[in-house]
Amino acid sequence: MNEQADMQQAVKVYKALGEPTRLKIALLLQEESDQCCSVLGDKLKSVAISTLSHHLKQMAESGLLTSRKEGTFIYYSLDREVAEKYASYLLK
Amino acid sequence: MNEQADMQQAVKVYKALGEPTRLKIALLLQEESDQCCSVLGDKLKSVAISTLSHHLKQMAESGLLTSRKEGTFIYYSLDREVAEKYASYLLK
DNA sequence: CTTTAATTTCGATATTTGTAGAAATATAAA
DNA sequence: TTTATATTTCTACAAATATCGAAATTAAAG
Repeated sequence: MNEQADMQQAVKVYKALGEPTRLKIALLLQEESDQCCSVLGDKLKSVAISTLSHHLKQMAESGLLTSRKEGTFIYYSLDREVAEKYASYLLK
Repeated sequence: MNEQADMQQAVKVYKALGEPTRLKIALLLQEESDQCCSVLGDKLKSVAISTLSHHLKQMAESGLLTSRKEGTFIYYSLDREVAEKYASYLLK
């Protein structure tokens, strides 16, 4: 990936983490991977499930999350590689 | 700092980095520390100086930047400690 | 096939954010 | 003191974002 594309993804990844609900999602998935929307919804009380779905989509589009479909369930995980890449982005 | 405050700062830091102009500022300061607003303005063509000032303020408030005043100049630097702290935030 | 459950998409709205120009502030230089 | 320079603050506005409920979609279960 070139630097330009790299930076655009960095913006998306950081934007994904720069909101309380999404950061909580990331931390929940960091503690335990492979969780589905409804279970995350139980842990993040007071967030509508449609809102949660919207956040998950955005996070997945940034590349920070991966997903795995099984029946009607979609299991999300943190992409460690992406997380590590942009974690060290400012530390070259 | 407790976990709650920690997470609130994390949101601010990530939000600071989740915008193209601000990420560029961070990268410029990572390459070369101690730069003032007007010099950054030269490097970030097509951004009004008042806009830049606004971004710098926001970044400083997140804790990601430190500043040093000398005459009418204010020199900004990246706070490596804060950068490192939140870089590793998702990698525990 | 009908019902149930998980998730996404749509539509609407309130809030936040990024932006710039003008005015204000502060400091240095002439 | 007057002028010039660097920066911030103020004001306003357009664009982006977060949110939710309702409707649509998808797939399993009865």
